[in-house]
Amino acid sequence: MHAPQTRRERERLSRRNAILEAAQKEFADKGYAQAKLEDIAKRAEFGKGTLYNYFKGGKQGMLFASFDQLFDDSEALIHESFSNDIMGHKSFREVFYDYTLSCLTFYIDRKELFLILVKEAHLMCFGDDQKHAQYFRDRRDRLIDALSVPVRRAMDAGFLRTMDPLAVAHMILGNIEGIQIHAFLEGELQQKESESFAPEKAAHFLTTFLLDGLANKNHNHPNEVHLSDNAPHDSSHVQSYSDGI
Amino acid sequence: MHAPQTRRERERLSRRNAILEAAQKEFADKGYAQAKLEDIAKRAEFGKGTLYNYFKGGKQGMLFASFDQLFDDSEALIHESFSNDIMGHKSFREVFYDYTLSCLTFYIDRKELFLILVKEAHLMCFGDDQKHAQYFRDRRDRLIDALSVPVRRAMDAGFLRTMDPLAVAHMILGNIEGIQIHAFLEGELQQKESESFAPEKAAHFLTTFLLDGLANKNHNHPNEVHLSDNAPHDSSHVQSYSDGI
DNA sequence: TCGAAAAGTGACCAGTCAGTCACATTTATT
DNA sequence: AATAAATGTGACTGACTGGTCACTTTTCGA
Repeated sequence: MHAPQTRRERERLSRRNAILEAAQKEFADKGYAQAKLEDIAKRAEFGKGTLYNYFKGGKQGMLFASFDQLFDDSEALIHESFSNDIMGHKSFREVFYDYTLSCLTFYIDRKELFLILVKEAHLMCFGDDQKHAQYFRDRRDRLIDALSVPVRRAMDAGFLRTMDPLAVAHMILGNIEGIQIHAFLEGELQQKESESFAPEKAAHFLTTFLLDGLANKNHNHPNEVHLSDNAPHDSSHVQSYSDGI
Repeated sequence: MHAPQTRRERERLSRRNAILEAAQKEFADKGYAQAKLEDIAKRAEFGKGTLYNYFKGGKQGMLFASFDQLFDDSEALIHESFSNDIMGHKSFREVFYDYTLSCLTFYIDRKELFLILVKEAHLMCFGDDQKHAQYFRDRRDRLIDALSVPVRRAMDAGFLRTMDPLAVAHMILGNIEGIQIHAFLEGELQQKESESFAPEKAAHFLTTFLLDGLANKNHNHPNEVHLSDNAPHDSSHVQSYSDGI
């Protein structure tokens, strides 16, 4: 049984969170290497030495606390989105769309955490420190394992093609992240608030793209005509995710 | 008319290239921020101050020379892969597969350049220096513009769904890069030379995934059954790209 | 051969910054 | 109220590194 928190414990946790938030903003703004403890401390309204009271690992401790947070929440989102209850009441296409939308919204709400991950993950995965690389591998594997469960169920039910579920989960996650990165980049460079990113449209585009593919149905045959032939045109139109940008 | 190079010019160029190669290895190994001019100079077998003879921009000049190289070659690869001649003689699916395979092979051959891009691009795109961010945006746009031409042609011919060609080009490039990153990560972490990455399998997987999507053909209907229904199973099997890993 | 130009060198320097810790302040306990 | 424990501080320090430049070496042209 977990003992109730004392006021002191709650205050300590609150101060730790304030420092962590300040760190996340600085990491997201500047990148980890360029972010300075002086700035983080100032932003959190503490002295620089105090940061070590709350994060034994110092700067790096703050970074990995941030990654933990993002990965934990991403895993929870997968479990919630593909719960047995939901999967039993909605089509996989619907559940997939909802998950994609939730995921994009999740990233938008946690833009800073997401940007930290985007900026630092590859640096570390391909870096010299094997402990860090392994950390990302492990956390990534957990996400992919979680997503591969509903993917496998959809394959067993005949909805999805029979492919390696892990590979499919990997492609799904990668595409969601990719489109979110693109959206943030567009937002950064154009700075048009009136044309903000529409996660619904993006989720719709992704669902169609990932489930149905790019090829037109009339052309999914082994004996395909060349582009120079006068093939019949299918004018099926998919609304573009970039319409709202 | 370009004057023939003198021996001195050729030697100067050769030395510049040696320095650039050494820089690329260090950037790929360590990341740009952690790579040191001292190490680059030693690797190229020059004194540190000599580097500025060949790269006025110093460390950063080497980095951007590397990016230019990678982007130039990537653009050339798109133009070659989707030339009018090739497009007139092969199906789009075949051309697409060939391009995907060429691209993967290209990245494997230029692993260091690719890793530099992977490590640094997002840091810079989301960084404070607008000039750098703009550089990547411009180069990325050029790649996407180049690829959107054949994509648009395939749409006009009815092979691909009608979507925003730029968005589609973006997804194609993103997925190729994503799968290559994954392959390098797997290779880094497992270090099994006997199970090296098979670009052919990956290209095949990507072609199927991107053109045909994940959904089984029997399920591409508006009135989809739920997963709990006893839907007929289509046992179509797609060989996984991860089989060779 | 000599002087000028080109090329090369690495010690030096200024600037940077994460982590440390002696000291100070605040809070809790007796 | 006095003492102990908890919390906070920022000057200091050691390590680091890109860029500079006085000096050296090599190459080239007359």
